[in-house]
Amino acid sequence: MPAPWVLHVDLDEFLAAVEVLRHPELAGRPVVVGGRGDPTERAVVATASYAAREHGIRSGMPLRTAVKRCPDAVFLPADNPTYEAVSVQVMDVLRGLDGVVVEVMGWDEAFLGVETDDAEAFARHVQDAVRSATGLRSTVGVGDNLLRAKIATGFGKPQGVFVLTARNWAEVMGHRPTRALWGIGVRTERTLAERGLHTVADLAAADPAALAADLGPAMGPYYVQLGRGIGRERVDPTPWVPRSHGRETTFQTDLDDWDAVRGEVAALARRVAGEIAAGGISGAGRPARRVGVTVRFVPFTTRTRSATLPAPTTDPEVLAAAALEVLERFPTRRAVRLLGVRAEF
DNA sequence: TCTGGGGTCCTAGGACCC
DNA sequence: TCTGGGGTCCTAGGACCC
Repeated sequence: MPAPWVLHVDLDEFLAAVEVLRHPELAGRPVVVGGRGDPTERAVVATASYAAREHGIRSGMPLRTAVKRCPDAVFLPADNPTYEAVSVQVMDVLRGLDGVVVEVMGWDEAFLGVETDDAEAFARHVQDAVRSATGLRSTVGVGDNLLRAKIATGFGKPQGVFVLTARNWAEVMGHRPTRALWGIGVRTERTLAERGLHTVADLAAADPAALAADLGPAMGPYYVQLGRGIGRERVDPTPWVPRSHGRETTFQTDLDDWDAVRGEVAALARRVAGEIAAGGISGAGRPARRVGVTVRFVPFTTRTRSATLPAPTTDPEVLAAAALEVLERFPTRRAVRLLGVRAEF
């Protein structure tokens, strides 16, 4: 009987690869996608091509830093509608594979559930199918659950296949820092280190009850499970139901006029209302039950306020008025670099 | 390195109710 | 009356991920 496997398919340098597909002359060059493609603006790198990464350019890095590291790089604006369309194509290819269940994780990645006698061969088959249909290269992580498949992908980059299961978990992961786990970031790595837990093996051997007391009733025991490589085994193809939808803007120059701040918040709220009313990709036509406002003050302090609406709504004027009321609850009127409005369903 | 934009989930304290 | 215990909602913030 064929065994159940989880595959994690991750497109290599996705945004940069899409740009190279339509600008073939850029192949092999340092390509940086992000913001409006102007490296003098306040914006960050969304994706850097592998050639750009050789210059030390990384996702999340300010474009201004990236251009210093590689002045010859090609800077392109993020064209989200195009990436979204290509992503849909890729996911359709995956769903068209025989006998697979697909759980989409983002534009450029998905989990596949499949029963097969040869998971590595199947992974190669997936890569070939995506490549021939779209021209995009991918890496596939193979595991006995979603966590291990996801982490395996990192070892297969680029264009490779890597298998991570209960069999080789301790050998591959045990000596690595806890940060190597999917779900542990810099902060949690530090918190765990303060308790003497430095490696994945340390975490695997920790007492879940002790961590629950320190890190919370859900998160503490969950981290121990992460250390042991234990996670969900069933790929769930149920379409995602969004919990919230919002928009935020960083201003190229700080906003110190609070009449202008109010105007921007109202405009963001009307935009969000329009998007959730239209349904489409993110809002599904459901009314907002809560509204949240984010203010990033100069230099970078970020605060949020939110309120439950008297009644759920998609009305732009109602949402704008509610967002403005929330805005009034911020205690200071200092200069602002970012504003955001989010609707919760 | 002067730090985007779109999200999700967890936690903790207080309010409020029975 | 000096003081319980559970349940749920609201809210702000933290952490993480793509």
